[in-house]
Amino acid sequence: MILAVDTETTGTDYWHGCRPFLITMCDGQHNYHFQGTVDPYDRGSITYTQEDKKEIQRLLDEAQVLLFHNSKFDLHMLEEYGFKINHLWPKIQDTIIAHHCLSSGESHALKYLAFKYMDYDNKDEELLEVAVKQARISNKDFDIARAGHHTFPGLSAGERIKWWKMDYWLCPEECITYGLSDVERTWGLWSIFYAALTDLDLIHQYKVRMQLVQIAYKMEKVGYHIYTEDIKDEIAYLKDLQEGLIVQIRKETGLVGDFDPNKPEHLSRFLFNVLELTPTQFTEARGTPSLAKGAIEELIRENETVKALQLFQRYKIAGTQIGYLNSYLKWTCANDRIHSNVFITGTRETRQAYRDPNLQNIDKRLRHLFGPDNGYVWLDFDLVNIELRIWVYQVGNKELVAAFNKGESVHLLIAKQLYPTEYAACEASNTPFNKRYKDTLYQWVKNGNFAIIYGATERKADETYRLKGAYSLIAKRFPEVPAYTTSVIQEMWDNFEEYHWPHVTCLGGYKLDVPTDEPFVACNYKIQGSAGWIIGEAMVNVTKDPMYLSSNAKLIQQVHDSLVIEVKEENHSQELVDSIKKSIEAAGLKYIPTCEASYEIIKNTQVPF
DNA sequence: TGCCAGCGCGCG
DNA sequence: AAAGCGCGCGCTGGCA
Repeated sequence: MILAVDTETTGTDYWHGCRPFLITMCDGQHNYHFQGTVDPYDRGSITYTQEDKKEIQRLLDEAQVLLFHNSKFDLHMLEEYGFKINHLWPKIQDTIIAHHCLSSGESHALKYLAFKYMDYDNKDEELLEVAVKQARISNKDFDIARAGHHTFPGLSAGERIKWWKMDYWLCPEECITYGLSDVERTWGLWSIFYAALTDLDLIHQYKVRMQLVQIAYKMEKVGYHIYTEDIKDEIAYLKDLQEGLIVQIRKETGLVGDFDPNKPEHLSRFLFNVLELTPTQFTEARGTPSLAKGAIEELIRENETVKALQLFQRYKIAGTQIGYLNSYLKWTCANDRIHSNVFITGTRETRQAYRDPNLQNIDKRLRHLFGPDNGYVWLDFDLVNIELRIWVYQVGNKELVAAFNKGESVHLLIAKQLYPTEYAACEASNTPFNKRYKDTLYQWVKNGNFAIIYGATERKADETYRLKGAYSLIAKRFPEVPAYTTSVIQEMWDNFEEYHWPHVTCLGGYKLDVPTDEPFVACNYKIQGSAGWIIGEAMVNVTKDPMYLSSNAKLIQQVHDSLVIEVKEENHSQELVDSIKKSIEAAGLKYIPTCEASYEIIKNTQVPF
């Protein structure tokens, strides 16, 4: 029996007390629903009858296939409520994961898909929306969803939140229709998607991605440890710094009156009236001095000696950092851990995304505020040059391939081509080019190389290399480079013609949609998608690694080309590190001739109490 | 006040 | 004919 399951909940943050108040199921013949009673004055408190609880667990246990649309979410909800879910993993299927395999570039929203593939209308959702919005108005004394509520502390007023969606519980009757419709949708879509996956020979790719769901589930559960007190100190420090900077700016410039550098009018007055800078760029619409990023950068560049501008820049950086840190604090649980959502289908390729909060974009200057808890060590592995490496082997130029095979730098090889004179001078004086020109020529070469991988053609590549004619030099010396870009775009068009599906196939066999109106992205999708696939397989390998298992190590973070693993101090050994390193590299070696993982050991920097 | 779009910025 | 990719999130300002 294939049983589709869905939960309706009092919010999305199960780590802070949001809970399921309605569980619906559909086995293709019958629908089931189990309604909990929400305490209207304490939305986190929900009770089901003993019989219902038993029946829910029985149905979960006895189904042959358990089907979800976004299984990770519902399973967390069920588990946090008290149901046993650990033994269910082998029979779990997920229509979101399936649909991403089939249609990576499209929306995976349940209603959208059900309408598209089954003509299933959205009346249930429309009715529920009206009812809930009405109920929120007429039940103001209830514990309705609002910014700052303790069951979703991370969601704040300014964000793009539809609060009414958290209050479905106000309309239990409409919810039953809605919840049952969702499991019918899910059940129906699965038979369509499963057939398509089989037809297209994508079952293997789907299964690997399903393994990632379980891995991500565990990662989310362990969480990412932060040093809460340090974060608070840092916020206080940055706020002081900002205040001091404003005082300095006032002293420096004689500025009086309101000054909020975040407000365009204030900023404009500051730059062009107080500092009396000469505007270099103007807005198209009104012809006023431009405050765009580029324009401000130009002003700062052209007025190096204006101290107030430097102070202003520092103020802006501090402001961004305060925003990040405040958000981390809001999401932090009592154990000083953040349980972000690892979003497997969060990108148009095979990468993963993080939400609530995003832990893939932590400011490097703030990294020290995260680290292992007392008694733990973090092992931070990095797949060295993974995208460049994949690209080089795909391009297949002999020299470039040889560079990687010998462990030499491809960036330097290209630098030598673009700057022969400077390169020769470096060699003559025994100064490495990448040291001598670390922040200039070498950095620009690296930037340009990545631009090409990302699909840049002549104009943009030259601009990024900061060298006119760079692209044509490279094309001449490495003719396989432009040929590769062309061939990947051609692959997309060929697939469009043959299968009416414009896509490229990555290493690992995963197929990625390429929008026909942006064919130039094909190359990047293929490279990034292949790298994403490899890191995914690395995660699978690591979590099956015998040393990883026997050391009770835990994968806790993935940032595209890096994996962080947490292990108890007493279980940390060189043998463990070597074994994991090998497991990670094996994922790459399955598809390309070389693969290297580097690592760093991160210890607890906190002074023990 | 809520909603939306645009922009900027952090990471890879 | 021309085209540098992928994310999440906070802030601002316009609009109802």
